[in-house]
Amino acid sequence: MAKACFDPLIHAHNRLQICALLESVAEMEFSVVKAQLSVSDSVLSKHVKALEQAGYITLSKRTSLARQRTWLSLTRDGELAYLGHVAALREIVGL
Amino acid sequence: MAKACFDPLIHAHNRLQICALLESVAEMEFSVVKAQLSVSDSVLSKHVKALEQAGYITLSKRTSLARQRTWLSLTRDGELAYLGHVAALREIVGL
DNA sequence: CCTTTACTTTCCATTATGGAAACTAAAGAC
DNA sequence: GTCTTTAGTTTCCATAATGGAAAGTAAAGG
Repeated sequence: MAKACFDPLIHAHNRLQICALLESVAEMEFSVVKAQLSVSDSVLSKHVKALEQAGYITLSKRTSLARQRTWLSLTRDGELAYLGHVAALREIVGL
Repeated sequence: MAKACFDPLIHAHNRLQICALLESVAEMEFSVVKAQLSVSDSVLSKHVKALEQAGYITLSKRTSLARQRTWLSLTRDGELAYLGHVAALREIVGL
């Protein structure tokens, strides 16, 4: 298991959800994540940018169905940080 | 189990720890909580006040060993809110 | 009365977060 | 080519959160 390490960047509600969603899939579309979190474009865009700048996720802009769409996926670092954060949460709340 | 309900007040790192500590004991001294969290008097005092105003904890100022000490304990509401928040976290991170 | 202990409150600065609106780039329509 | 739509991005703005430091308070003891 990842080493427990509380990560403030990941702890924020919206970003915790983003990481949790991405942890279970190879990648997920921006609009799908947005719908899951029920946030506006601008809010999601800003969180995505923050996670990207931390090296936790990568963006892949691809064209599908005549439209450019952005796919998000956790990087290896991002997954480790996320799992480490979850481990830290478990330590705090006791399993 | 408590109904999953994300609670922003409890989510903040320091307050999550305070609730987690109090959840396992009947009460805990202010100075002990402070040492566990490694925060200053003022910071802990402010978080304690916020939790108290939410009705999540109660303070009991008692004199022991010639000194007045403050004991903190979760109220029933506080415990429900805490357990509900932990349940929400589990739903987010997937158990 | 002065000091110490155990917090509380105030003051201050920084960061976080979100909503709304303006802005940009790419793909089709015409 | 130009206009429109889609999919985000960035900017502007206001509010809330959080912490450190320092001043303030209340009670007990010397």
